Amino acid sequence: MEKKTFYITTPIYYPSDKLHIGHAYCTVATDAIARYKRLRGYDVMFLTGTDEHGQKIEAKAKAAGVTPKEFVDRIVEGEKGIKDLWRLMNISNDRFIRTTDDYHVLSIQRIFKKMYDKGDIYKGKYVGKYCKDCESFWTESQLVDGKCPDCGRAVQDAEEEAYFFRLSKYAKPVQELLETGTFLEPASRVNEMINNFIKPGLEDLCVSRTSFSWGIPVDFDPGHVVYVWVDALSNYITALGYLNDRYDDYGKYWPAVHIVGKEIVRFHSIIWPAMLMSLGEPVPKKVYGHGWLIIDGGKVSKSKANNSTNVIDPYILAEKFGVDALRFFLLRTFPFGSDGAFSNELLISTINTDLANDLGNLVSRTTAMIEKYFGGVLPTERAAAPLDEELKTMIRALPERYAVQMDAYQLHVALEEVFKLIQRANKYIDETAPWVLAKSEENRPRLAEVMYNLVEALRVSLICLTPFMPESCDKALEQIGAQDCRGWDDTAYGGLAGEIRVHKGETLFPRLDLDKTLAELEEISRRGKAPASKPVLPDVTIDEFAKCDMRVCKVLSCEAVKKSEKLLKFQLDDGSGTPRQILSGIHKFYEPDELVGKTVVAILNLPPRKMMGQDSNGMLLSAVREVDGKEELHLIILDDSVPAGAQLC
RNA sequence: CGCGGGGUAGAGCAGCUGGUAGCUCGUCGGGCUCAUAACCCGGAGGUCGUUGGUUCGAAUCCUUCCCCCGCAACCA
Repeated sequence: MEKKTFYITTPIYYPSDKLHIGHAYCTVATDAIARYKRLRGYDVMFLTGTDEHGQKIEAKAKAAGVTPKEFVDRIVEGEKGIKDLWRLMNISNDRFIRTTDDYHVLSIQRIFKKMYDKGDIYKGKYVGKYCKDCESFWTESQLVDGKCPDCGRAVQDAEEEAYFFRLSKYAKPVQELLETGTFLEPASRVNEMINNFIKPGLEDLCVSRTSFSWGIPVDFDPGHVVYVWVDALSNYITALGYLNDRYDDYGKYWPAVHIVGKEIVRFHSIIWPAMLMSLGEPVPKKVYGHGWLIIDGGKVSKSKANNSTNVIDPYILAEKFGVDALRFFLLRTFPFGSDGAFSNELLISTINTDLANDLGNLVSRTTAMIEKYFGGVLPTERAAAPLDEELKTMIRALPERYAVQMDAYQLHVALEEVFKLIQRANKYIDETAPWVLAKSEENRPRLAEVMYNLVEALRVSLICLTPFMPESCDKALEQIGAQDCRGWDDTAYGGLAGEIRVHKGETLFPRLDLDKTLAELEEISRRGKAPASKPVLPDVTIDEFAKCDMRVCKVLSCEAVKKSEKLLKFQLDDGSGTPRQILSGIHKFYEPDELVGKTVVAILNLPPRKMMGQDSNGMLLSAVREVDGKEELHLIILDDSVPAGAQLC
């Protein structure tokens, strides 16, 4: 009989930087689901990959002095790159697609053409406002006070050729799709999509660009490259061989379950189904938008900033705690659909409580007792007692309870179910007091039964945990003599039969000392953090530099702009006698009061620009750097003896 | 009045189709000794953000206000 198929994907990640723990979270979750489905007997296709085109990568490559392809190759394939990370994290993806792969490029061109031929992609005019200095088009609504939102200069009416996708045509079927229950989960995201995007009206989507070249060329119209929507979203079908010869299992696996972060739910639940409708293909089976890991809750205590900073590099975490412990922590601690507060303390305490104290210790005490009382081989003569029933009932119930949650993508609840049994088994040891039974020979059958029940509780639990911690569960199952009894069909109580050989092996999950471990993490991250200075930008001439009119200013007044979390409004004495108003987005770093009277530096001859409806005439200069992924900013403050108006050169 | 989520023991969270407030960690006390100073039992600790209402009865439904977090805008 044909196995049932299951197709699951992660987003394709944008390799403009190293990946962080959030990417690992999404991928690990998807991996656990994929492994679970395999355990259940499905023929699984698990896809992940990278989205490698676009302006940002083009620019980053240029800044680094390499070609875009060289740039992404290094991040994707290079040492400690994305593929390395997934290998380290034990990700079981069946395929890895890069949008620069030739078969994908070919498919995209065909998809684009197909939608064009159907009339769903049409060449239109991007009628808008053009800013010559920024070489950018803007829509009327993007303009700020009628001026270019980037540079504040005047814009002119202009039109540019571009291709558009008739997204508006599919507004209704997409809305119906969203409203029919389970397509988009968790359900709370449905309202968000409909209220924010469908109801205001879907506009046709611009799907080509001429302003940069790092993309897939529109083959029938040189100069245009396919923009991200078509290029990236289609990866889910091109990777199965849709309109290409590289693979041939589109019919077998499509449609997919897409696991995505909540920030890209919109693309996957609106634009992507519309594109598929246009192509005449089935829409995805499901889009699941998981939450984010929140680091430090945005509220870092200043006094402790230096020693409470969390290490979030997945490489460091995996090496320090072990891949399985990290995988487990991510999926056990945070409700999959909503945000969770990540911290190293929480990571360590989860490992200690669940893995070391409960699971690891249960394996340890069980195997130790069987070795001690029976020389490692469990006798087949056993005597059950009423006391066993509660535990046995829980063992029998676990697979079903676990499966219900796994099938609903409630990974953290599924794990909770498993740990209820593990905790019950620990209690069972107390209730039966094997060390008392061991004192008299006549109790041997009873003792053997107790041990058998423990082994079975462990075995069934470990099978359920295998998708989360593949390697550790293998080891543990081997220790309890169940290496050949670990399939889904073996999860019934009593599955382990015949002679049972047990041995106490290495400690699976060592207990961690909280303070010591945190200190070590700090040390590792500090050492690993070579001062990553940015490359020096290309030369400018002294004449070009001289165009920048930078002068010393005194802060006359400073206040927060209401309704803005970042903006401060300054009145400055620039030496001219007329106060100059400048807005600056530094409220995160300074309170208004502490800046009044200070001597600062500003560039004066930037074009005026509106921010939050207020004029800003220039920019305050600051020293900026990145620390642990967070921006640190120091306003340049001079000695107060420097007079206002002094010019920098 | 832009959209959405949330405010429940020291911390992190569940409960929210109304009926004595629960879980994990921490803390205090006890038990056990097979085990990774682990395990088991018990105690202390909350007027469930605020106001008013519906009800025999509300954390749970409606209402007022306050606060937090996302998105959006902005951070030249």
